[in-house]
Amino acid sequence: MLLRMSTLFVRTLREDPADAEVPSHRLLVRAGYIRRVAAGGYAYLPLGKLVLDRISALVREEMAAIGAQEVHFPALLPAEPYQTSGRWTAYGEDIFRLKDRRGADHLLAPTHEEPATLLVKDLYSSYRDYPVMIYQIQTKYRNEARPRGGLLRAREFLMKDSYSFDLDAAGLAESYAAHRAAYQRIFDRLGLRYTVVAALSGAMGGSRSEEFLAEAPAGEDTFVGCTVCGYSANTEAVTTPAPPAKPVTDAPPMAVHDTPDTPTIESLVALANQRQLAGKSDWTAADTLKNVAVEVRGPADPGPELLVIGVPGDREVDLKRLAAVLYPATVTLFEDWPARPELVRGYLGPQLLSKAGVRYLVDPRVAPGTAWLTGANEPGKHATNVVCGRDFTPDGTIEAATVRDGDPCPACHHGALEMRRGIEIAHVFELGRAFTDAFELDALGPDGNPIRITMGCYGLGISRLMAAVVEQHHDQAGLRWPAAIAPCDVQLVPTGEPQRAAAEQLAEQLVGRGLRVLLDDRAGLSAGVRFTDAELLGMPRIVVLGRRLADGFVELRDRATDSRVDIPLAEVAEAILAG
RNA sequence: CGGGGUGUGGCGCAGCUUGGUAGCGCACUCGCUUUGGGAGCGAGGGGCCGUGGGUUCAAAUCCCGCCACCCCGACCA
Repeated sequence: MLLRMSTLFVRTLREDPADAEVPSHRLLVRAGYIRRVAAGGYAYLPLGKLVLDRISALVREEMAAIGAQEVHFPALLPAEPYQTSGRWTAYGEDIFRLKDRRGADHLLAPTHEEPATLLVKDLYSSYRDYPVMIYQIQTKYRNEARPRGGLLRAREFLMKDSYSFDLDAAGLAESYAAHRAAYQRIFDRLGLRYTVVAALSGAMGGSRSEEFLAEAPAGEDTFVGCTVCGYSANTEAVTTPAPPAKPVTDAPPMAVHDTPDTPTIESLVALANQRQLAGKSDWTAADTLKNVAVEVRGPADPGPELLVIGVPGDREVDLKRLAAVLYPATVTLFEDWPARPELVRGYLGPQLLSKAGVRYLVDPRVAPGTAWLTGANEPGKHATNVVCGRDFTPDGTIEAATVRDGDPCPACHHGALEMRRGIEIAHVFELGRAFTDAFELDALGPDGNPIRITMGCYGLGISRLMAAVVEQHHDQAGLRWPAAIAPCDVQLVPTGEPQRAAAEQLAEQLVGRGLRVLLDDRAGLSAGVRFTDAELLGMPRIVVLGRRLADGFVELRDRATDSRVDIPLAEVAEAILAG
């Protein structure tokens, strides 16, 4: 393949576009790979389209390797299957809805579990047909409230989505593992630094899911990683190591103190130190037990349930984490204090809760035998030496406290956690039977009884991947494509008129060796312009035909390392093919 | 949806405070020179200043409405 700069449909920009902030967006526009057409909608110019196609080809290879078969669904679908699955409403505003000429509801599919399930139901009926994995690479639509970061979050984007259908849980686990491994091969081949974190399934339902996050400051997902071992996880999924349980008898008896005007942890700690409560003057927020009242509503429950969460006072209850843990129930802060006069706002203590029949869940740090400074359930009063297991008994533990830099690692126990940011490049789910139940997808079993099929779905963002690769592979001067998906293997740069004929010859020779070549055959440009453009465009190799050409030498540059060596003209092809 | 910001040739911007009929750099066209790090000189083409209304003899500039886009947050397989 030979591309010529003189005719290539591209325009490089000397300056950064004003509306681009993140590196991938800035550079892809500046180098002429993409152009914004609408908010969250991008046109791919030839170079961008080549990258997209190379990523797709690589993904297809790995999908074929695990036996997944490519299909293609319409993006425009009738609403009915999504009403059957419940997602027509569950997805809410994020779905693009439209009506056909008869007024029937349609949507632009955000993902294709419904038609995939129906297609399998349409074709297969015997247990002998299973398992099967199908996938497609297709444009997806999300009516994002706020598209951002160019390709990172668009309203129309390219995604590879696969669906597995198995007879039993063991089969599903195999399909899941096959996809997981295939994704790791794909991201390794792309040269991405990424991490796999356990995630909660959210609106997709199902039991198990993991996200693949490419580390990048521009990423929107926060996750935590251990500075020592390889542990990483979604913030929601972090587990807190519990301190060892202590005998409850070790602590002095509980004592109630007057603590007027101390409705906040901060004011309480200040007063406790000033009055040297329990003989101590080194009270910190971590010695206090904060009790937060929330209301939980299950999807089928008639009314909200009151729930109190106990966390050490130096932490907040992370409502996002709490909501994830309690999903599908929804949770809001308890506001209706007049309705529960026995609960004293600001002076809530678990001593009462255990007896009053209010469900009380605590952070794992609130272990049996730990003693706390907490509310005494009377205005202006707190209690010291309130011991877990003696003065109150929680109904269980819950992971709902904020996670912070420096928290202990739950995996290796001696490392510290730190917050990191990542781009979600893929998400794999063990869906189970959420969709096959909705559509009654059964196979007739060997004994003549129907078997309800179990399902997995595996999304991978192709266009987002392109941006993620740029986030990790660029420098001040421009793009640095990994060889696996670069639009071309090499860019040829003759520095002046006398070198152009040789560059043409070299281009032909390299193309003959199967290389993708971009030739800068533009007339009348200074060498500086050519260098700058070549670095911006980011082909893995740049060959400069310049002043040493007369001696039979050219300069071979490696864009990833910016290293330069002079080699004989005759050896260029070998050097590039050698990698 | 809340907060902030910006709309002026293809791109990046100035002009707006203090109204007088649009300018700079890059890009583009032509000519000559130049050719290893975004060349020089000369001559050109291209913009109803986001949009609708108002004020005024006169609006890019002042007033009111609307729209679009960007950033932060909320939301988000």
